[in-house]
Amino acid sequence: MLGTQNKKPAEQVARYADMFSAMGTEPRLRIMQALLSAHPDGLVVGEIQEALDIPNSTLSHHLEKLKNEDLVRVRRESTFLRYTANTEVLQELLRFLYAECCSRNKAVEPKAIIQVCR
Amino acid sequence: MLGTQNKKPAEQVARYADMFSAMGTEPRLRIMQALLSAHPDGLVVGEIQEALDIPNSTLSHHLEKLKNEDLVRVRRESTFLRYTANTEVLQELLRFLYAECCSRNKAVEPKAIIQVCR
DNA sequence: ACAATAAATCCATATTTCTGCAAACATAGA
DNA sequence: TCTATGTTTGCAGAAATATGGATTTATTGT
Repeated sequence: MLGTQNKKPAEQVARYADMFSAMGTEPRLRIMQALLSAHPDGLVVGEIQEALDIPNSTLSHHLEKLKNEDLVRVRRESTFLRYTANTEVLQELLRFLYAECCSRNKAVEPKAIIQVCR
Repeated sequence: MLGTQNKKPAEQVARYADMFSAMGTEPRLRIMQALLSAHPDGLVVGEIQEALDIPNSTLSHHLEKLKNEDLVRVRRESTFLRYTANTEVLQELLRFLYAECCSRNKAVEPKAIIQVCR
């Protein structure tokens, strides 16, 4: 428990909104997909660029945004920067959405989401 | 099967990105929360406005955006317009996120999301 | 037909976001 | 130290988004 969930619900909602916003763009959502596919190793910027085929500065801006929302982590590997998906935060976000849709209300059936419940 | 999942995966990702974007704002995420809390009845615009306390034109714009992304449904009720959360689409979105995080990769543990798996 | 209420549209403005070129910075190897 | 490579930063223009006051449209009751 360090930095997780020690905020007012009001601020929390704003934070989740920011996360959705960060994933609310095709290039960035694709970046997240790529990082998750390569999890837990993650990918070096060059590899992401190759996968998405966008100019490096544009990619860098997108990565910055994802980093700002804490959706990805970075570490340097000599000349390279290796990005990984921040699964803790993704888990938090998924949990929020699941709670809003399935727990708090009966709006969506849990089994419609999880096929493999065993 | 009518209008659901009959698109290329490339376009699908763009669509999910647009949905995330639509929920990527505090006022709109709150609107969705309110509608889900009132599900399946939904809420009349005036009720939403009362809950969020924002001018009607601003609210109307937000509702339009959510409607454009098919996240909400509207029906007229005499003088009122009643908005409801579109649970089919929310389910689709939740499924997508779950699949990316939990199914396709082992990135996030399913049990971390669903506490009540029985 | 008229008044009253609900909600959307029109319009204008301020702000943010997206994109990418050019330049800077970081690291490693010769 | 010079060079090469990987990545970010600075900047700047274009486009999209957010906001809200004023007006319009829609519906109902009288």
